[in-house]
Amino acid sequence: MKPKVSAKDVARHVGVSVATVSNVINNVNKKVSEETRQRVLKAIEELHYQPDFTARSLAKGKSNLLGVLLPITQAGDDESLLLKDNPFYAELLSGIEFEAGQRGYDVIITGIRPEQSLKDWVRKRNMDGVIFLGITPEPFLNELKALHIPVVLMDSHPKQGDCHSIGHDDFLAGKLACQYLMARGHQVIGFLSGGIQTSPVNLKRYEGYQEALKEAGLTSRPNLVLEDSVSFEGGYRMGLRIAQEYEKSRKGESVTALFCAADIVAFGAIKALREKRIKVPEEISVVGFDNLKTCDYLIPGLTTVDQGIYHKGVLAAGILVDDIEGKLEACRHIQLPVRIVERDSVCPPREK
Amino acid sequence: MKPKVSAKDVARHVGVSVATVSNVINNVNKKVSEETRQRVLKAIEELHYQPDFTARSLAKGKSNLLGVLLPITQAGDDESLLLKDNPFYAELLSGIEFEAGQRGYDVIITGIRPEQSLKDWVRKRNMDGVIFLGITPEPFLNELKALHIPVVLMDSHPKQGDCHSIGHDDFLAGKLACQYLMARGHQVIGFLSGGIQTSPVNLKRYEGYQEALKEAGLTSRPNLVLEDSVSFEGGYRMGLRIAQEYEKSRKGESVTALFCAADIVAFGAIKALREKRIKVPEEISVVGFDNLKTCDYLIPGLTTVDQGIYHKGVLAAGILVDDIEGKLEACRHIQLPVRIVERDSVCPPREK
DNA sequence: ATAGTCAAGTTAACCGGTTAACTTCTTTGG
DNA sequence: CCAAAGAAGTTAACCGGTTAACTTGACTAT
Repeated sequence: MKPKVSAKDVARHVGVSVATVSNVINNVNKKVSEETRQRVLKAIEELHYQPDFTARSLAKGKSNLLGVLLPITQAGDDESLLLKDNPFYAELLSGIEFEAGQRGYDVIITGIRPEQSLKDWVRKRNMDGVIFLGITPEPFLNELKALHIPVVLMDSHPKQGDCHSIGHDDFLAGKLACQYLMARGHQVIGFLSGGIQTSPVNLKRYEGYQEALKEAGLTSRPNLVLEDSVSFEGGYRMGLRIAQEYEKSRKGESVTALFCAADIVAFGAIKALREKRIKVPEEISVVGFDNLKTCDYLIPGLTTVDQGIYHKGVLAAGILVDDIEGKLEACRHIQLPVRIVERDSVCPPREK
Repeated sequence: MKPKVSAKDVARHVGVSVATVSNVINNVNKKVSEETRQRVLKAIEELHYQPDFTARSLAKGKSNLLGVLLPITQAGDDESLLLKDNPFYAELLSGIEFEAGQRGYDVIITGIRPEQSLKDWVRKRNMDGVIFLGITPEPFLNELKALHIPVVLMDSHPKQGDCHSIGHDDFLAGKLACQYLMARGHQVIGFLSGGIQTSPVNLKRYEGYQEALKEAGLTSRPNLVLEDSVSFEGGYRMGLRIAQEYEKSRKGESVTALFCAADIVAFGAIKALREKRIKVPEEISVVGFDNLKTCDYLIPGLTTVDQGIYHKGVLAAGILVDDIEGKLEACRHIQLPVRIVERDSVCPPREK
């Protein structure tokens, strides 16, 4: 077992006190002469000294640790990360990890599990800040606020007073997607999402969709506005219901397009439609939301609303670190731009 | 700012020393009377005391931190986690996180970046153990071995002397997949993978594939054995090459099936084939490897070799923690069973 | 009655850094 | 020429726990 080299060893080697070594490391300029600095740096190099973050963390009250809180799915007793089901979180997490690394922070992850106290989780390791992915249940959020550490909310409650938030103008995005479909001749458009009332993000997209229809003098049909879980399975179930509606509707009245508030929902819906022998996009066009890498895999490729997920993760970590390091005065509420990415899941409607 | 309650506060509140509080927390039975124990526990409850892991970590030399080392992709200067491109890693990570959490450990992630010293990364936080995902470059591995902490290798060099490893019998798995295709009448079968020589896992699958052919009295065709990156794009490129081969071959001689050593490669390949108007599975059947959730999304659903990714992650974390806690005498080398999951990407060959 | 055990704590050193306060020596200003 | 200021370090307390060694009193065995 190689003995770990500590600041004490470096100090002894150079013939100075540990305080001086510490000062060199932390760039306290006014405390150490250039010559001594060089000698210490040389010794650090030679001995392969690496400061211990645990000790530093204890002394400074700063851990250089970013907590990433991931939503979970319950499958029986096991509560596993949604990360495994929705590539969305993987892309986001990758962006966060990248930026955190660049700025000298490490990323520690956990699922948001009902039985677990997030406050305790964060506190026991003195985390410097946390990022919430996905919908953040109020109780968890409040628990964290009591800690008074920087928090970034992603696609959650926009404009939580004392947290940063990153998202998009979901109203506009929903409107955009709907208008995109209408511009191609669609008039009967369904809306598929997770809970509309439980997720502000979905609500906004829904309202945007409604607004677009209204401006075009159209109205949405209640039985084409569906809610289920934000998952492949949820999308599949909603797709089956849309297929039923499609089958029983008369010519010229049937649904010809779907706007899904998440790509993964669109994947499931498309699967269901195809199984019911409804052609996508010839019979029903589909627009998703997220622009996951996976959109390319499908046939047809999924036309969707891009939200630059990876970049969003980078941004989130950046803001969090900025705040931690005191570079931010006020809370930031960022609305990222979105854009439609055209693939092959949309075409003009044809007569039934 | 709420003042953090420490063991000292608890001690004062109960009227004992901090040592006693510590003994209660750590269940040092022989040191504290049942009555005192109860009083301390009560105080802990009342004051909402939460031991500080940073301090504990420093004192014990044990951090309860598991490092997960993720492979990266280089795109220009940015080296982002492969996690964002291949759902495989997300499933694995989810499994790891779950089991780690159950056993009282936290998970900290990083990419394996050439310029970064993994040894330093692990050492500076006193991590208790690490899990390597994907191919592990030797230099990185050796660097870590010098630390003498438990290491689990996933799908990497099988049987690295002093590390645990988890994988499958890839030879058998490759053979199985190939036999599955042959049992359905295929005789000309391609093999698509990442580097065969650079990845022992791919090599084994390749050898299994060869063996199966040989046993059936068939031989593989060199121009149907392709290598590229393990990615959607790599699969796409290989798919295009297969399409070319298909077009120029004569009836009865053309490739009728592909065995892809990773699902994500299969996704890309199918996309390419479809774009070239080659029907899957009618003209070319495809078998993948991994059984990602995403296999369900595609149309046709991908028939593949299941390796229970999530469970593999759970197992990895379990072994790592077992070792950390001294419950393991020797290195474990686990070969998980695999099985074919049938979906819709395979059918008997038809005359061209 | 007396040494030896044991239960139940306490004390204090320690983990590896950070940092406020102090020292010592040199320089500068009036 | 002497006080004040500044440069370059050092000392020691501290962060919040853990743990080996020690204490104290009660109980047991001889």
